[in-house]
Amino acid sequence: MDNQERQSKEQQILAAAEQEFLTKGYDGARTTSIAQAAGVTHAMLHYYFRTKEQLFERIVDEKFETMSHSMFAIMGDPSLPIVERIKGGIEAHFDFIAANPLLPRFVINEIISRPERYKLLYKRVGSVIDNVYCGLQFEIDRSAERGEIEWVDVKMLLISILSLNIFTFLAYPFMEPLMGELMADREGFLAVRKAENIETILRRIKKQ
Amino acid sequence: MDNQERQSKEQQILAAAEQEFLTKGYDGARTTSIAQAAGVTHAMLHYYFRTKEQLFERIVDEKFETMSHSMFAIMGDPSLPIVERIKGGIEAHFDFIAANPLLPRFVINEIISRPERYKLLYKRVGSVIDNVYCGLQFEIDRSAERGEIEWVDVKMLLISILSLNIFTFLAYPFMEPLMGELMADREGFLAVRKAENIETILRRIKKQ
DNA sequence: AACGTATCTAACAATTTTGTTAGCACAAAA
DNA sequence: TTTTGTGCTAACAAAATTGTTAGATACGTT
Repeated sequence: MDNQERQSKEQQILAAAEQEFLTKGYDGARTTSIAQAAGVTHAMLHYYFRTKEQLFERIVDEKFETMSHSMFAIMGDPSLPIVERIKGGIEAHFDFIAANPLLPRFVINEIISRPERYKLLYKRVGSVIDNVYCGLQFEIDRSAERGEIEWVDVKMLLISILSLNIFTFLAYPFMEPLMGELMADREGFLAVRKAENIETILRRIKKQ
Repeated sequence: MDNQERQSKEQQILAAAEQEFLTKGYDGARTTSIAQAAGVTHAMLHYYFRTKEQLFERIVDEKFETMSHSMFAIMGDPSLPIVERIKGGIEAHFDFIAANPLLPRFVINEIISRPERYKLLYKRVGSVIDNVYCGLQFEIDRSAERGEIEWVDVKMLLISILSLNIFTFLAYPFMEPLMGELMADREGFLAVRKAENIETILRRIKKQ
């Protein structure tokens, strides 16, 4: 077996593991299911990754990295005027989560059920958030001084943006039946929701 | 053993099961842990509740009921003017979740991992949400006609309120280290956050 | 061709976890 | 006093799940 196929076999296990862990969580995931989905014997899974725990670490690592990308997206383009920048940041973050809809629940559950892993997340995401925070707060302070926008604490604003964007995907399974024709097509609903989130945040910083 | 103690024993198991299921989820929960926490042998747990599944159903049932209360709280006081009413609804809902901080994650995970149970939730929560929606939309339509507020789709407004209020508690474990002194005391942070959520929503419906 | 190494399989082992059962103790009813 | 039923325990049973191991197979290198 050549190197490409070897790669592909290990990759197949990783892909199956990602799916299993993201949808069922660590406790609900079964190594036998992962092996079966990957089309290998479960001994192979242990051959490559030794334990369920180690395989899980690989997925957690990858997902925490993805999470830091999502936080980076929220920063927006620093060359734009502040309102446009925030609008672009919300949009980019929303699209990022839309492309990784299982990520929020996974990260939240993983952190809550294993607080000791928080440091790992912090190393990945902490500096990104600090950058976003400092950069944005500086611009907002100046823009508010000039009377262009209402001053806000960026930490609070970021929590609001994360709330609005992420919750849409966390609660999607509920809302679908409750919202009726509004959610007939996913694409349409997400577009409306994204616009609503932008509107809500921009009104929050609008000078009155 | 008299009836009170019998009650209390069954109640102890239920209380321990609630804690275990809420914090660890169905897959992570262990019947032996529940029995131990309740101070009974694990055979007793099976004696009273037969299976883990049946015990879990009891907890799910109770939590779905609690969830419908939380949705009811968001309706606010219909006798108040619309802005005051919405403000009161946000506040009541926030306080309700603050008193049941583990509820959102539990319900979200439970629904996502077992979509077949959605019907159960819908029977409990559906009519409450319909009531809240119809009542609020009617008042908002009239108030917007009179030019007092900006017209909004109440479904979108409700999603925003739920997002802002619930995410605060879902993501609390992350934010705590990231937000620094802002979150030194939980009570203080929650008060600030509640005010911020109210401000964000009220600005969304403010006439410009 | 012979050797060494990485890949892979089938079978087994250990542990955990859920669930059962036979029977004891005790209290209330007959 | 016997009977009956409920609460309860200890021990056992069954199944699922993770992990190991001995050896087979393939494959490149010398």
